[in-house]
Amino acid sequence: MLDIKFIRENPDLIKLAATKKHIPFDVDKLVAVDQKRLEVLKQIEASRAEQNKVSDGIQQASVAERAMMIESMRKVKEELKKKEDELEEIMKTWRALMLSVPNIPDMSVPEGKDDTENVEASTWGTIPTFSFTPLDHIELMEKQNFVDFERGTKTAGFRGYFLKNDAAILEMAIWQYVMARWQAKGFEPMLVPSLVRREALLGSGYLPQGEDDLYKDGNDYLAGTGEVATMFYHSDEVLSEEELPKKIIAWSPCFRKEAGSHGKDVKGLIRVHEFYKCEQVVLCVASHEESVKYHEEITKHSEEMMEELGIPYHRLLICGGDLGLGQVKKYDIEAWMPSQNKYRETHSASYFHDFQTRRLNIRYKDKEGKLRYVHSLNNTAAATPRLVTAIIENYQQADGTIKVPDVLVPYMGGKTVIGKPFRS
RNA sequence: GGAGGAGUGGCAGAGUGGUCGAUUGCACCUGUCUUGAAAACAGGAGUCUGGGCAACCGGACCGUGAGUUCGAAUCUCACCUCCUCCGCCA
Repeated sequence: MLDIKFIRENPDLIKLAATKKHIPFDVDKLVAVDQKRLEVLKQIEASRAEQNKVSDGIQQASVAERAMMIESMRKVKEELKKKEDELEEIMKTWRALMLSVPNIPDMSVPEGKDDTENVEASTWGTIPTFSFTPLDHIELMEKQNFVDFERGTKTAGFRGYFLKNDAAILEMAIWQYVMARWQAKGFEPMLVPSLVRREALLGSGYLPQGEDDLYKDGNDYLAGTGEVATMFYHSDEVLSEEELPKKIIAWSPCFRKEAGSHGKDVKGLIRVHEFYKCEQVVLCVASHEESVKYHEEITKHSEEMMEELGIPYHRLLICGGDLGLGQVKKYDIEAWMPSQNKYRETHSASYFHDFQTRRLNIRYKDKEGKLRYVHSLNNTAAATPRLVTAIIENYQQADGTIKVPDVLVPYMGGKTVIGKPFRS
């Protein structure tokens, strides 16, 4: 959500933003509705002022005067009621429009209609060459009894899975490693709810758009990311400037219906309905420079993790058409997947300025004592089982076993290799 | 799930139909006093929003939303949350 004053004063910027993001939005309509809203509001407030004035005098009035005053107020009240109903109608439209105003993308965001036009910003690592034909994670993990898709779908339906044996242990090792790593960087570790109210999803901007991708029961929803609960944590609060920036590393199960993705990644662990994720969330003071600084920082944290894990990756600068409604700028990190001979997304780092915190009402008192909305950012730290598949594919060896990345060995009880050899 | 009780400003805590946006205490800010600080005394201070260059003026806000009334923090209803007791449960 943006400031209505800002929208009134800069309708052209909103138009440019909508165009760049390829999001249809009628600013002129919003401005017109807003004008009508203020007009009716003024009439209502004038009536209320009169009502307040007469009500204040009614006690001292004589009996005869009082009857007259009450009678005249009755009329004012009727008028008021009509106007209030009118305003309520206007507000419905106004609120719906306000929730759909796109945030302004940064200058550095490239033009582009969709994900095919994202720009590769950097690459890291050497794409592995194998002296044997590498297997994809599905075949390899099934051979090693690391995964059971058959019983997975029997139990959980399409895209269901069981992770087993050392793959299960590997996943838990990742969590230990990630939480400790980010805690050492000053992030506050949290395990956050996945089960959230509708308001939480509205706050972080996943609703009202995106309803189709969420599992829900009445007002209870399963969040697709820990960001939702983590952002809602401070909703309706006034923070002090000293406690900013606030850095949180939040782990949670994530649920996505993957509506519209039925044809994509129908097999394997790349795209599943239920997975786990550690998310970095940062709240900082209301300054573009600070937002940019922490955006680069949380991106770097994840890239360095990928380097520690030894997984080749590249960083994409996301183009306008692939940006979400509230995002100002976004980087995706994609890990090399040998079996697909291409990179697949493992991280998504974006900043929002005060788009989310306006909805969530998260403010702080600045040095002048003025209340301001904080800025928010987030990035994946690690998401499994997708990250597990990247490790397993990149670290597979000729005999069919999988080498454990050095940094994870301490969390694997010292094990350096997992799986049994099935080839020589 | 059942039975009771409660939600007021940063915190504590008055207020049960009419200058209550809200007594008071603590905390906070500014003066006076002091070499400085503390204490004491005096004063100030909420948020959102519309208008105005401004001083200032109007509206809204006592968990949330409806309602009763000329008038609601105060009465009614629904919902949310918390507390106590019982039941169930990893």
